[in-house]
Amino acid sequence: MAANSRLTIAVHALAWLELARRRGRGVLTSDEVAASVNTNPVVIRRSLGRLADAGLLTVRRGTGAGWSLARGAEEITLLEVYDAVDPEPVFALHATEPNLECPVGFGIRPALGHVYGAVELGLRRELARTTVADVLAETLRVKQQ
Amino acid sequence: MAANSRLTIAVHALAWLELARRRGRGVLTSDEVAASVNTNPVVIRRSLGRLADAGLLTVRRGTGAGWSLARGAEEITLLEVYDAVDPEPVFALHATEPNLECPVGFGIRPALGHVYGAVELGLRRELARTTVADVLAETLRVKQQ
DNA sequence: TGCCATTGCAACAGGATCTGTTACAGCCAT
DNA sequence: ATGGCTGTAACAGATCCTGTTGCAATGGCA
Repeated sequence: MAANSRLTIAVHALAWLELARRRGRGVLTSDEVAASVNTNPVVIRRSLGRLADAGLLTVRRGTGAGWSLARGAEEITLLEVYDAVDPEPVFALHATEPNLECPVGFGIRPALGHVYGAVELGLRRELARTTVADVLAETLRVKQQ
Repeated sequence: MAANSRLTIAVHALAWLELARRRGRGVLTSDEVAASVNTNPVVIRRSLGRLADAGLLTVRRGTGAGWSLARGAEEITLLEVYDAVDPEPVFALHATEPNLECPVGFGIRPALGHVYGAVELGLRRELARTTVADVLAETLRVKQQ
């Protein structure tokens, strides 16, 4: 399966919001974020809406509205972003229930669930080690090269 | 996106082949494997064909043909199975190229690629720690409860 | 040599998901 | 009240996953 790009879009938007904040613009509209990500504003609203639900962003409606970071970028880990936008498991179990008459069919799902749980835990631990500020720093470092 | 179940199908088939081998049947047909996984034999051939390409299985054609393990189950890690059947990245970058005029749009892809690479590395390390024999042992342990 | 069980593979269908888009309702600073 | 903006439903095109059918190719065996 081709993976989705939701985490990428969300982190991109957060990094852009942080850079704009440092430049004195604490609030950006969906159109402004979409211009950097190069996609439709509705895609941005879909993504940032989940981040706002999770408390990572605050959103203001009406004239002069837009999105702003609810916390410092160095306090937002990619794990929080992941949980906010992409609560899908990495590996799926069987599409249809296996044959429970077979000892393997009977016991394999909890056994694999165990392994997949450990994998997912490692993935979460890795995502928790990086913040939006880290990503922005690395992003700007690339720019200078 | 919903993840695919290719790794699950492949590990299930390998565990079943190992159990059959211990019971004195070193070769199973696609139909026999499909009966345990509860799917179509063609799905099994698609999956096991990749495992044979990777050298994990040997396949015999013609009358009395079928699949057999090319190595002991304790020598086959889930990482090898993963590499054989599911060479997809976990996270995708942008579907369309971001705006390169924006400093974030310009530098974010290598920055995120860095993070995603580390995540993928952790995932591989975790998968390498478990063998098909481990999964079978856990599977049979569940059976006894 | 001919038969037959079995794999290899192409092709297709149904369902799901992802991304992008349009349209419109709801909100709110001025 | 107006205008600018978000929230969200609905839809389309593309892609992928799973399951299925059909048929060619292989090779053991009589």
